[in-house]
Amino acid sequence: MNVPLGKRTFIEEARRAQIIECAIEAIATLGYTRTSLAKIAELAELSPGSISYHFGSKDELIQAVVAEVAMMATSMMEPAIVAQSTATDALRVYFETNLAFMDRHRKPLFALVEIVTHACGGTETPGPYAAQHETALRDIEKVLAWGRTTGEFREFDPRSMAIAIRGAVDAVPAELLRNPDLDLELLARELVTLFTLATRRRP
Amino acid sequence: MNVPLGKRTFIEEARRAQIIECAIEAIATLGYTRTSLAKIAELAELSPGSISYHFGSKDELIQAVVAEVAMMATSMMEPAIVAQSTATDALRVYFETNLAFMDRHRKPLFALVEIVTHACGGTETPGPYAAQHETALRDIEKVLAWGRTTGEFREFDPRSMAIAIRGAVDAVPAELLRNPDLDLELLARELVTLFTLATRRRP
Amino acid sequence: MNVPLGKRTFIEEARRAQIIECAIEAIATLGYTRTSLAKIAELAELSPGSISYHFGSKDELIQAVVAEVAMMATSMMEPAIVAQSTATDALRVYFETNLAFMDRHRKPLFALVEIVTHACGGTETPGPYAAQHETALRDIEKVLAWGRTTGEFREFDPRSMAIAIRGAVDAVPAELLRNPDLDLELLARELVTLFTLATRRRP
Amino acid sequence: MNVPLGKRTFIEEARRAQIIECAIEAIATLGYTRTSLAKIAELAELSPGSISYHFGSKDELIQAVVAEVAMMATSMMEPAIVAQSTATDALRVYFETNLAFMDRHRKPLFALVEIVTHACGGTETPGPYAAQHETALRDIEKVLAWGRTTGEFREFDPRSMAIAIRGAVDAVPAELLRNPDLDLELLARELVTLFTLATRRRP
DNA sequence: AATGAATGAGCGTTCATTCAT
DNA sequence: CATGAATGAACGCTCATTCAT
Repeated sequence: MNVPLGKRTFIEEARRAQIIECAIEAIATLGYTRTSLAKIAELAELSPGSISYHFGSKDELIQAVVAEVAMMATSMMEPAIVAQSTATDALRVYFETNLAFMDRHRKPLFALVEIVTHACGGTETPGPYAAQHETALRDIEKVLAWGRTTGEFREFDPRSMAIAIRGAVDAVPAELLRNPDLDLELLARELVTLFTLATRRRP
Repeated sequence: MNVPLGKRTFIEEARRAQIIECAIEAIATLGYTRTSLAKIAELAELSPGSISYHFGSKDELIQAVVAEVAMMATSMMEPAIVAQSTATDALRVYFETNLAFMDRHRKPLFALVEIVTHACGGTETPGPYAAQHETALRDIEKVLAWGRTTGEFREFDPRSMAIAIRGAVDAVPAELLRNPDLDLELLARELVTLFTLATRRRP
Repeated sequence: MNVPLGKRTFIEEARRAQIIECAIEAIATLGYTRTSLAKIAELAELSPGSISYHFGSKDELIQAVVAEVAMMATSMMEPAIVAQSTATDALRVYFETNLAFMDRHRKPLFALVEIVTHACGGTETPGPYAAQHETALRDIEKVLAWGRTTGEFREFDPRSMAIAIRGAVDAVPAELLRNPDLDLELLARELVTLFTLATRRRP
Repeated sequence: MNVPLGKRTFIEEARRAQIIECAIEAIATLGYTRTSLAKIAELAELSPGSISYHFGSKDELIQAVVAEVAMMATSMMEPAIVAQSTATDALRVYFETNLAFMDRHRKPLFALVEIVTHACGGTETPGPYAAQHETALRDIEKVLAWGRTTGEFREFDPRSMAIAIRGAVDAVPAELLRNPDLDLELLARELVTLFTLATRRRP
């Protein structure tokens, strides 16, 4: 229905980027529920119809926001993680880059959290972000498997450990929302110590 | 007139309980956003106005659902936790009872998660459950402090550890939703081991 | 549909009176719009169904309230007015008794005003109290006609004078509502003087 | 883009004017209580949501109706009244212009009366138009005070006289509703005579 | 490329009324 | 006599979406 990806003009891309930015601002500030397309349009000094014009539907806009934030996060984290030479270091950098991203991009973070918690719904519908979460767990499991093969890590159920790791990271935004002065560097150090002790081969 | 007052109250309470049950069913199945009073009424084979009759407002119904589920959880978990004689055991039982509750009461669990994540909104408004979450963290911190005084636990930042513990527990419902066959007993054992290693005084 | 007038039991009458009293209280305090049968029932410590049982419909209850207040007013005013021997005195006593009633029975007064202004509606439906108002005007016109025949009064259009007289009286409740400390005795004296000067044969 | 901004505003203003007109029609015909946004929309051959689109809320629409009618009335009455050189003339023109307005703009008049009587409620809440009514009384009192200083008027309580004058004017719409053929020119002349006699210094 | 007026389904809520008990 | 649970229609309002311009 929309202009195909390859044929977007420069101005078209600029508009999309602007709308996405305003959507992030609105969702992070007002919360997902109180954010309507009209409010985003108002923030972008655009008409409500323009949003539909550029994104076809609300769902597409939300998806674009998620993609944008995910790309921001990935580009900031992935290179640093894969550059590590031990699984222990990779795990350490995983926490460090995750929390560093959260510290530096709070609004995109809050917007993403709002979207992920609200766009999913109920038992019957898996939600569009179940797959993404599964991917995140698998990425962690890869690092854990690596640590097992190198002998850095003790024996444990990788899925359980991955859940705990991802859970710790996912718990941060909510805590950050309640306490904006949270010391994320301290928290990162503590989480690194915690999971290093939890994963390392018994001494 | 001879009918005792409690009998009428019983009928009223039964209806309330039925509506709460249907609300849990609806929210767990459809998600918070897609659950309207009309849908709950339909599920309960009642008219839409009846919900308002029994609960006054949607907020009151939601609050009643939360209270119901919270009571179920508390009554199942608290006695077992406080019965422990060491902090390490208390922490262990914390994980065991939490995950046991999740295993046995999945729909109430999903409903509660849906409500808690949706009733809060945005950066500027704290949401009604921020305080509850803070309480949960403080409860964990109490156990951690106890373990410190007894010398069971190593030195660590209690808030960071509490965030990780709570994060691990909070990660379970989402994982359970994606994978209903998740082995919660295994997960509980692994989390106990994980956090025992992470908290214990270095050997 | 209801029990015929003649066959009301004592208890039935007592209940009706109690409900009417509570309806007056509710309407005078909350205003017509905010008064529901449920609120009246609550005030009367009765169930909402009982109101319908005793009055058949809301309209009937309202009608009963109007009848009650009208009877209170009439019984207080009419004897004094008809006892006068000159039209000028009758007009004087008309003002005096009207305002005295308003002073002593403020809640019934406010309730009546609320009902009359709200139960009537629009151009197409004459409203149930148009006839009553017409009767009130005719009663005033009778006094005016009497004053003309006795030569007390100058020539004027009786309907216009009646409208002004009734208008002055009807303006009092609204003013009383805005200013509860209004000196109604002063007002009565001033209105008597005003309309005595306005009606008397030129000197 | 060449189209001047005023043109769009013109369309918008035209719709607002049309909706206001239909609201007046509906309220005057059906009465305030029986007039819903849906009925107004139906009259304007619009969807129910459009009213909210143009006016945000019912209250705003009602306020716009009041402002519209008040402006019609003020523009018709005020210039003529302030142009008079004696208080007696000002009082005369006050009646004449008021009743002339009522004669020529009956539906707006009825609508305004409906709104003013229904937007207020009960003993405890003053209602948004209590202040307007007080202003109206004060305006009359100014004219009365003027007549006192010039020696045109006798001694009287200005508030009482103002209540009677305003009461006479306010009584007209109700009478007009019951009797559409009422001769308002005659009524105006009679009221002028009446209050001239009632206010003038004793001869 | 953009507008913004218009839509219409759905929301939570109120309330006079009914009726089995 | 009285209850109070239940109803269902109507209310004001929100909002993603459409479309003529």
